[in-house]
Amino acid sequence: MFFVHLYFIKLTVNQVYMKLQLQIKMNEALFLRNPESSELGKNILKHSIQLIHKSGFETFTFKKLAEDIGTTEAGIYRYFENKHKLLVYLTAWYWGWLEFQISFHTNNINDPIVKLKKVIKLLASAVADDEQTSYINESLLHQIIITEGSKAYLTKQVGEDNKQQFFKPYKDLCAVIGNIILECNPKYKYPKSLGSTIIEMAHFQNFFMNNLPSLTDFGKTKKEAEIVFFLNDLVFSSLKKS
Amino acid sequence: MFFVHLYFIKLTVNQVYMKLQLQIKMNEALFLRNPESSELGKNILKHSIQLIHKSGFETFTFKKLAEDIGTTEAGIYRYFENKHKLLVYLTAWYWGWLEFQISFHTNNINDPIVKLKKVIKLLASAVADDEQTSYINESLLHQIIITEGSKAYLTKQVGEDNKQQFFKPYKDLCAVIGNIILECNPKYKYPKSLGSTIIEMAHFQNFFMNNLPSLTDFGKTKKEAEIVFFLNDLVFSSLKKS
DNA sequence: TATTTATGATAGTATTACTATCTTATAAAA
DNA sequence: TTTTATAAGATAGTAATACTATCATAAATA
Repeated sequence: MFFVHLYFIKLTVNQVYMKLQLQIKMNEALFLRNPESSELGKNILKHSIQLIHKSGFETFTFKKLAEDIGTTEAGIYRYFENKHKLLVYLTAWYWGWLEFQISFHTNNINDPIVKLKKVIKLLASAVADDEQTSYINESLLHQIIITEGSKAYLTKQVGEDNKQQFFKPYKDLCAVIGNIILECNPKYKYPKSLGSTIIEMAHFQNFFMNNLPSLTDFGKTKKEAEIVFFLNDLVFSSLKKS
Repeated sequence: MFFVHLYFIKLTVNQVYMKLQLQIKMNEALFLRNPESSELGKNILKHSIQLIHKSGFETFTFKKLAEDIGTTEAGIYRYFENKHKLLVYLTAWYWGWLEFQISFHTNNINDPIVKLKKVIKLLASAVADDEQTSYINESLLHQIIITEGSKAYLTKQVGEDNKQQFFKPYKDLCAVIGNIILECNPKYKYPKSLGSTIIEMAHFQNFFMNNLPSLTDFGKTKKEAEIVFFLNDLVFSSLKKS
C-alpha cells in the first residue's frame, strides 16, 4: 500500500564517502500520481515549496504553480487533487524526514535525557538545506511547516483525513517523543501531550518570536537557541522525579 | 480611536438583580461599518459564528452568510472588507472577552498560584453561552477559536495586521498571564512564552483530544478537566522555586 | 511495430471574491 | 415640515479560483 520516497544521506567514514538511501514512506492516498516518479512531479514539489514559502498558502494556486514550472494547471491536477492534499503531502514528508533525523542523531545515545535534549534541538533549530539531495529544500520546508503546518489538520475534514492515515507521520513522531519521555520518567502521566506540546511549541514560539515577539521572551535576540532553553526548562521541570 | 462593545453581566446581589455593562474595545480598523451598531451587523456576527462553526472557515463565504441572514453579499461587504478581517474581529472579541472573564473571576484572589490555576481552568474549559446577552454565542465562539483561531495570525500579512494592532487583545491576555506567572515566581525566565504556551495548548490539546486523540493522553475520557490537570502539572513544575 | 502512458494545449464551467449602481425606507437635521 | 443624510435591498458585472474534459503528440514499453 505504501511506496517509497528516496532521501540521500552522505557520510564520510574512515575517509570513505558513502551515500545511503533513506526511505520515507508516503501515503498513496495523498496523490493521484506519484510526484517522485517524474521530473514534472519533482518540479511540483520543488516549486510549490518555493511558492508557498514566498507568498503563503492562502494565495498559493495551482495556476501560479503551473506558470512557475512552465506547465499547465491541468498538469498539476494530474498529481494532486487540490492544494490541501499537496500541503498534507508536504507536512507528511516533513514529519517523516524529521523522525528519521531524530532516529539518526539519537541512534547511539543511551541517556534518555540527552536524547530528549537532542530531539528538542532538532525540532527547534533551523535546518540546513541538503543541496545535493533532492527537489526538496528542507530549510524552506521547515519554515513552511512553522507557518502553514497546522492548517493541514485544522479543518473540518480532519476526521476523514485521519481515517486515511494522512497524519500518521506526525503521530508516529509524537509517539517516538512520548516514549523517550517515558524513558526519562516512567511515572510521568502525560507523555503524548507533552510530546505534541514540544512539537507545536518548537514551531509556534519560533513564529511568535519572528512575527509577534511580545508573545515570547526572545523578541530581542530572536535566537532559536533561546527556544531550546525554554523548552528544555519546561520539559525537564515536568519530568523531574519528585 | 477605539469604540465600545457592550457585553452584559447579570448579578444578583442581596436579592437585587443587577445588570452591568462590560466594555470590550474593538479596533475600528477591523471593520468598515461597526457591526454592533445595527441589526444587520449583529446578524452578521451571530450567523457568521454559526456558519463557521458548522462548516469551517475555509468553506465559509460571504455569499452563504448573506443567504443565511436573508440579505445580500454586498450588504456584508459594507461591514467587513473580507472574511479574514471578520475572523480577526471574532478572535479579537474572544480574547477581549476572555481577559474580562479572567479579571472578573480572579478579582478577589490574592494567591497568584490560585489565580493562575483559575486562568488555566478558564482557558481550557468550555464556556456556557450566555443566552440573554447578545448576538454572540460564546460557547460556539470558543469552539471556533480552537479550530480557526490561529489562522487569524498564521498568514503572510501578520506583520501588517500586527502594525494595525489587530492582535492587541491576544497580546494583552498573554501579558496578563505572564504577570501572574511572575507573581508566582519572580525569577522565572520565560513568563511570556509560558503564557502563550498555556493559551495555545489549552486549545490545541482540546482539538487533538477530539480529533487526533493519539497526540494526547486524554483520548479515552475526552474530558477537558484532564487538559487542566496536564497544564497545571506543566506550569507549576516549571514555576517551582528550586 | 503497436500500444500504452505522460504531457501539452486548449476550452469550458461553477463558484468565489469582490465592486458598482440604482432605488427605497427611515431617521435626523434644517 | 421639508430637506437630506444614511442604511439597506436589488441587481449587475468582473476577474480570479478551482476545478473537469478533450484532443494531440512525444516518449517509453511491449
